Amino acid sequence: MTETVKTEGFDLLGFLPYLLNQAAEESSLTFQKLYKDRYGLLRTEWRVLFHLGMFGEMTATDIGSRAKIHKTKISRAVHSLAKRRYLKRTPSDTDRRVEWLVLTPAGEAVYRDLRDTAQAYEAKLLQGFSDADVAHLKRVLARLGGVGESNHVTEA
Amino acid sequence: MTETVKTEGFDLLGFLPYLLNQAAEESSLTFQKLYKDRYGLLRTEWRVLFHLGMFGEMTATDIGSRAKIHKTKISRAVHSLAKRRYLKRTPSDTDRRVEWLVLTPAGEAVYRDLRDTAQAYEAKLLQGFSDADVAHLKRVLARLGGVGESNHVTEA
DNA sequence: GCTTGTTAGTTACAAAAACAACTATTACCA
DNA sequence: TGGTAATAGTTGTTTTTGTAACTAACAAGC
Repeated sequence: MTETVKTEGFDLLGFLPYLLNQAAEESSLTFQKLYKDRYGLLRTEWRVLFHLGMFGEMTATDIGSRAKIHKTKISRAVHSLAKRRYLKRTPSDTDRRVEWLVLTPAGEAVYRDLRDTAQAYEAKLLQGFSDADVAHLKRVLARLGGVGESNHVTEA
Repeated sequence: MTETVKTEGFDLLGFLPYLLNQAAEESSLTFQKLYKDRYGLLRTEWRVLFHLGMFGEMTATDIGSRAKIHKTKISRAVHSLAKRRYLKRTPSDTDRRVEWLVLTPAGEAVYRDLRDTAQAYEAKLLQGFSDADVAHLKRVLARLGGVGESNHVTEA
C-alpha cells in the first residue's frame, strides 16, 4: 500500500493521548525489564516500593492518593512486598483500620539499587535533549498528569 | 506524617517514565470512557479502528508495526471489529497468509465520530498551553516514543 | 448511647492482557 | 528441487487488572 493519509485534518500521529501512550509505553517497557528481571517485581509493586523509599513511612491510602493507584492494586502489591520481606506493616494505634508501611533493610537495598538504575536509564533516555527541553517537557507533563495534586482515586 | 523527602538526589515526581505514565494514564482513562460508553470498544479495538480510518486499507501486521501492538492483540481486535461489521477482511491474492483490512461504511462512521470527539477532547486537554508549548511537547514525545519509525514489535 | 454515613483495607469474581505454542504459507538457498 | 528458516495470523493458557461487594473501624448528629 502507499503512504497516502486519507483523513480530513486529523493526524493520529500528532494526537496527544496517542503520543503520550507511545512514549510512556516505550519507556515503561524498557524500564520494566530492569525491575522484573532483577527482582521479579510487578509494575504496581515497583511503584509502591519507590514511594516508600522516597517518602518513608506511609499508609496504603497515602500511596494510592499520591500515585493515583486504586486501593485494590495497592493492597495486592503491599501483600506481595510484605511476603518477600521488602516492607513491614505496623498497625496504627490511633486508628485500628490503618497500617503504617515501611521498607525493611532488604527493601531499602532494592529501592536504592533500582533508584540508581532508574537514574541511569533516564539519563540515557534524555541524552540528545537540551536541559531546557527536558525542563519544559517535565513541567508540561506534570501539569497534564496532575502530578503533585495528591487527588484521591475515584472509587469504582 | 510530615512532607519530608528522605532521598539523596532522586525525585520520583520528576522521573520521566513516571511523569509519562501519569500523563498517559490520565488522558487514556478519560478518553477511554468515550469510545467505551459510546461503542463498547476496547482500547486495542479503538486503536485498530483509528489506524484503518487514518491510513485506509492495511494488513494486521502493518497496524502492529505502526502502533507497536502485539499481533495477538491485533488479531483479537480485528476479529471483534469484523464481528460488529466495522471492518471487512479480504484475503490477499498474492500471499495467502495475508489479509487486507478495510473499514466498512459503518466502521467509517464510528471512526469519524470518534475522531471528532478526540479532537475536541485534545483541544480541552491542551487549553492553557501555548501553541509553541504544544508543538514542542509533541515533537519531543514523538521522538521519545519513536513515532513514525514503524518498528516491529519484539516477539514474545 | 444509637443510627447513619464514611473510610481503610481485603476478597471474590469477571474482563483483559501477556505469553507461549501452534498452523499455514512463503522465502531463502544449497 | 528439498529442506530450513521466516512470516502472517490464530488459539489456548496463565497473569494481571478492573469491578463490585464486603468487613471492620471510626465519625457525626441526634
